[in-house]
Amino acid sequence: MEKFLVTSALTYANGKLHIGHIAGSYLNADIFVKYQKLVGNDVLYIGGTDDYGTPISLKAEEENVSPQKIVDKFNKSMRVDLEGLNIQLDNFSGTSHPNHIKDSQDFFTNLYDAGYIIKKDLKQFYDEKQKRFLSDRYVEGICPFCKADGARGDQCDSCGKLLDAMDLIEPKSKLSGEVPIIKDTTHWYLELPKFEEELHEWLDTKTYWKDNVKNFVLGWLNEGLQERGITRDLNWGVPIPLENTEGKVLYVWFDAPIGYLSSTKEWAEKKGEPDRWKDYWLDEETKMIHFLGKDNIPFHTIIWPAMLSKQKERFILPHDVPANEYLNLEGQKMSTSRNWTVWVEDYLKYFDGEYLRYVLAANAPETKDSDFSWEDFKMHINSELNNVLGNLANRTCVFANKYFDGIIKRPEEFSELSKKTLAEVHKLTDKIGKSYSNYQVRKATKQFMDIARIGNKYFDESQPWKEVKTDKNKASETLYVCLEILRVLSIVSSPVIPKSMKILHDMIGVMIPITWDNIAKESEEYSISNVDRLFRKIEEKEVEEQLEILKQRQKENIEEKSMIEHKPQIEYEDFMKLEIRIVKILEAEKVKKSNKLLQLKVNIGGEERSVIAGIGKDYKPEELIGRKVPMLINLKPRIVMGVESQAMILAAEDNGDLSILLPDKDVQEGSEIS
RNA sequence: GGCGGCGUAGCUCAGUUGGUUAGAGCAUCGGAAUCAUAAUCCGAGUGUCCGGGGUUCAAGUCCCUGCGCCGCUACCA
Repeated sequence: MEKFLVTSALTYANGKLHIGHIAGSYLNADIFVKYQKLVGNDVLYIGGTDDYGTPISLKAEEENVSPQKIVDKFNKSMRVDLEGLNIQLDNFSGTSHPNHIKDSQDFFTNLYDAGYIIKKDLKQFYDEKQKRFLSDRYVEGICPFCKADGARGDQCDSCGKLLDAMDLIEPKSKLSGEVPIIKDTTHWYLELPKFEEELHEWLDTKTYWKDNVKNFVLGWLNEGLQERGITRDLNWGVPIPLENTEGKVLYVWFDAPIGYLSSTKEWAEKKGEPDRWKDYWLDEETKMIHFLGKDNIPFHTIIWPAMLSKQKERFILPHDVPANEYLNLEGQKMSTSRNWTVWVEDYLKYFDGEYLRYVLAANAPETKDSDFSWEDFKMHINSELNNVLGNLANRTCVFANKYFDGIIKRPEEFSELSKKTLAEVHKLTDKIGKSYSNYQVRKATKQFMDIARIGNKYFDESQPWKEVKTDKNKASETLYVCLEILRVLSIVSSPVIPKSMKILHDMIGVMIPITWDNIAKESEEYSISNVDRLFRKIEEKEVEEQLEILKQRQKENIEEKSMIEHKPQIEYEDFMKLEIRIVKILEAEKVKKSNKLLQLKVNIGGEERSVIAGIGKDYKPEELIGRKVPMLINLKPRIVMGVESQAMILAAEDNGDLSILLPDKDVQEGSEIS
């Protein structure tokens, strides 16, 4: 018997679950777990929410509630959603649960004692109004080298020099606009470079990892690892277990994976066997498998193993990290901020969770990004689940009821066709098992559907509706074979569509329990009852309805966005300070080493200027030449990528797309805008 | 610009370590069948496998190069 510890990436507790989460790390894990349980292996499936960090703390402030309240709300909503999709974790915890703190602190302490964490004193800007330390990119000021305004704390855009935020002249906080004060602070860093060799050796043993994962990790390693800060000045997080470190917490990515361990411990405690977690985490026979999306790869393949390897207890290291790619929606990248996704909660108001399981399994982003569309959803449900699988079950059962009172016994002998058909089916079941254990959900789904296709073909070729009139035994044999196929299907498909396959199993009245080994055990008798359709069809108007909902949400989003935070009112004199004139674009070419910047030469009524414009994604140089556009021309010149820009083009932004403004009539270059 | 990925039938995609006439599902067309959820089964296809070059007895697959698209990153309106 094999032993598995399976995890789905902890989900950040500042929102609800959407189909991206499901396709990325929950469904594939759940299918794997259900398969392993069928086989009879020892599997523990662990997950939860990632509860700490700035975004949650900010959200809590906005809503004027405690961060814990936010976290609890989303944790609960996720549990409900997971249940609706029949995704069954053995424990779904959250990193704000009490025992997580101790575990995380122990990790820190052990790494600290072993000499892998160093302390660095540094000076950092502090925004007194926001009561927050400002990371470098949240400070701007005047560049100490080129004296340009608007330099960020980490780098000056004008001269391109890397800066120390402390050298900025007239620094300002980007959060409040106030002048920040300088405060001493201390942070702790994980010395990843010390792990490079070990990690390399360890990764060399992972020959069986997916290519996309391995490439990603090797890319990281080859570039050389950097020390990484693992602490923050924040009050919502795991406090650092050192003296006099009030206000310092662990950075979320450090404590998040430890959530797998603390969640396991919580599971053991709930079971009343508090030491059971050791059976998994400390037994090197356990295969720990992390299901996650590709953005999470480095943490689980580099930092997490590094952390695990230096603990007092001899923890197992990840055995495999089958990362999925991304799921797009209707051809566009999913985005929660743009509300371009399907929330599980919403989905469940309209459709059965089984359908989503099936469609996402058939179309899982295993090797590359894949696309979810409602039209495709309908196709998979109607022409596969209904027409192929559902109809096979229905035609078989209805026929058996009609002519045999629902009782079909195993025949003494089988025809050549029957033998061949059953053999073919069993050959496929082996392949399906392989697919499941290799996390190839997509393939497995296709393969079990092929079994149903074999069934339909066999039914047609045997023509039991004719046999029943000439040779009733023959017809009974045909039905028996079809029922065998259905029984096999009810097992091999159950990791993907567990609920329907349980119904099918009950419907054909088999006494043999559902286990993978029992696939080979032919039933002596079938006794059919409660025949009902397994799946319903999706109508075109339902597709349209869903598309309409998406469109509607987009619209709301745009409206929401148009609730712009207005800038303070200004005087007419303020406006008069701006010199905006129509200029004619004489030349345009791409700026080297940039794919977004264009260098323009423009004519302002006789005078020529050179301008850098960041519109290269939306406009080709040639289509700009000759155009007359408005530009702000008394803006202080700036050097961008080594070229001086002596004016600024005016463009409207719509969701990242830029549109330059054009005068309604042809006007003389140099005309002033007022 | 740097790193990574992708480009196969009308659509969505499979194509294992290079090895016969390049596949599946959907859609389309023709036929069979009538047990069944207008479901099923059989048949017909169509492809410069993005272009160009190279390695090889043999390239969709490996190498170089060009084009196009996507992601991260930098530059930013």
